[in-house]
Amino acid sequence: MTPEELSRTLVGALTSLTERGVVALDGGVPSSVTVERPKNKAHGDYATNIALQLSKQASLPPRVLADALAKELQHADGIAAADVAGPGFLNITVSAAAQGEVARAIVEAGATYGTSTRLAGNRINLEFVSANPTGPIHIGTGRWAPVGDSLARVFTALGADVTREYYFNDHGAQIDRFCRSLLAVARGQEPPEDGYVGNYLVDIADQVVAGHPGVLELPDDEAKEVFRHQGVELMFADIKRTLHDFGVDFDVYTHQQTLHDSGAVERAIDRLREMGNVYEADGAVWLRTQKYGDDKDRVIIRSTGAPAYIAADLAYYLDKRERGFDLVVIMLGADHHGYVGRLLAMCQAFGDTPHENLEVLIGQMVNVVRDGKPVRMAKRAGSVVTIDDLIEALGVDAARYALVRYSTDSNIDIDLALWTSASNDNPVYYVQYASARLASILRNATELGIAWSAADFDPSLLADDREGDLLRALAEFPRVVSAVADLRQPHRLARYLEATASTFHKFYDVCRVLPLGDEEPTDLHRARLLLVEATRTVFVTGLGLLGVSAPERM
RNA sequence: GCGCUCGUAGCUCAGCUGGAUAGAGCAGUGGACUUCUAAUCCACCGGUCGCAGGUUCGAGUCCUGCCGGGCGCGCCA
Repeated sequence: MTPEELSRTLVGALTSLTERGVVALDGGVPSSVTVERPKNKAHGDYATNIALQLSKQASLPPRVLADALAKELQHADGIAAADVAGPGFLNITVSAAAQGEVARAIVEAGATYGTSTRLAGNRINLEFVSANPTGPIHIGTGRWAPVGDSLARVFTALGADVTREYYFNDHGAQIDRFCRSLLAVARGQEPPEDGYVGNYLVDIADQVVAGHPGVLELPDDEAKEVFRHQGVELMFADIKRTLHDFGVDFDVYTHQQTLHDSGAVERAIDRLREMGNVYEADGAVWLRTQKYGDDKDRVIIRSTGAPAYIAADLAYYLDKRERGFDLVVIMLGADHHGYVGRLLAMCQAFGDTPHENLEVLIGQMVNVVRDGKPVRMAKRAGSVVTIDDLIEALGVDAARYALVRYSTDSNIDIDLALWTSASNDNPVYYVQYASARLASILRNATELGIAWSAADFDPSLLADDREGDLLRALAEFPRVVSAVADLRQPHRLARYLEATASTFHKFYDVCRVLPLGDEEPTDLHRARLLLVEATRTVFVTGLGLLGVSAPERM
């Protein structure tokens, strides 16, 4: 019995009560009933507060309504007990046989367990990372790489049509500084005051010079152009390589420059003008964003005639919508949260609906700490803590996990000493260890020549508390995947896997799966093997959605 | 000054969008390996959920005001 099935059972019970006239509901019978897992074991396997919620509609005290439901449930399949408690909670105990069916369902579903089609037909564009090609990706920007990628995996698992997109900012003053810095490094000169610093510049500069002998003899302007084209390209290739090593690959890279070159910017402004949301003042062109909740209106074309940064964003958003995306999601760092208001206002200025067509997610900052002292992270400070550093120190799995395990609402401190030296404390190992243990049991069972199958599985044999706990944990998986998608919070999946790993380790401690010594395999051994297979399935799928491997051995 | 955001155990963090006696890991103390991976398990210790009001059957969760940390507030990108 899954929570969904239990919800349907409860709806059935309510329907039956209303049809027989025992209960009259003003608003009709709800289409689903929320079922939760009580924190306290004394409150049953599952609990619902539906009687408290429907009390007014039914014009009955909560406990009376709950009592009627409890009586109704006594005849329902798979229900071992239903008790009214407290102000009107209904605590439900599921029979072992019904609970055990979860294992069979999971094994039969295999890799599709936890997936669904509830987002089928949705076209979603996820833009994340989008670091400027002026240096390696640092950890703060990189936070969204595993998080955004996990979100993409989860949306895809729920049937959505997902595009991962990277916005390549190759058009502004920062690029200009980057080029001048490269040129200076190539010539062995001091970098410009406002330039970038770091060894990576030397590598890039060397490569540009190697590819273009004589470039250093060119006049400044021409040399700078060579460095612009080649340097940016090399830097960008390096960023792509880093992300690829990190298990994050994008479907579309959009270059800001092309939005300007193709006339997309003018078209977007024209469209906004038609909507009556553009005006001119002080020699500049403005967008009416204040009308849509922004602090003030924004300049889109400066009085010099040069487009402001937001101009490209207008074109970019329109471009995404014209490419057919229903939902455009942009993931930014907290240092850009001031930008959210104008983006949502822009969305509305186009006649779209904020939060429905455009969503802006803000990830709080990542601080890197070494020996209790903060490590400077700004690219131009020369002391860069990059995603490459993190991967080198922790490996891809742990590095991804370290960034995806925390809510993006919180700023996090990553203590390098801790994460590098005491990596055994990393929760990812706890989860992966469970996964490896599961694989090991299945491997040993096969070596022992034990056969088990979903077809001859007796679910009622899984009657131990630890087995019930594990089954209920596994039954939660689809709800967790759904919640990750709805709330855009992959960290929930990581936490779920940690809790489920704990539940499994406890089961393993108490419930022997394989026969001991010369013992003949029994139906209980085979039933537990099916449970182990079901558990392994959840870990493989769950870790896969996080982009973390589920090792067979450790 | 204005805006966004966070504040939960000594430390790092969860808390399923309002449910029952607030949970994990680490740290600390004490236990469990001749048998499926001890990277594990068990027990104990640890809390005025920043503070004060409000909303209601019920608030860590929602509202208001303070306090404290982070980040923003350009015809920069």
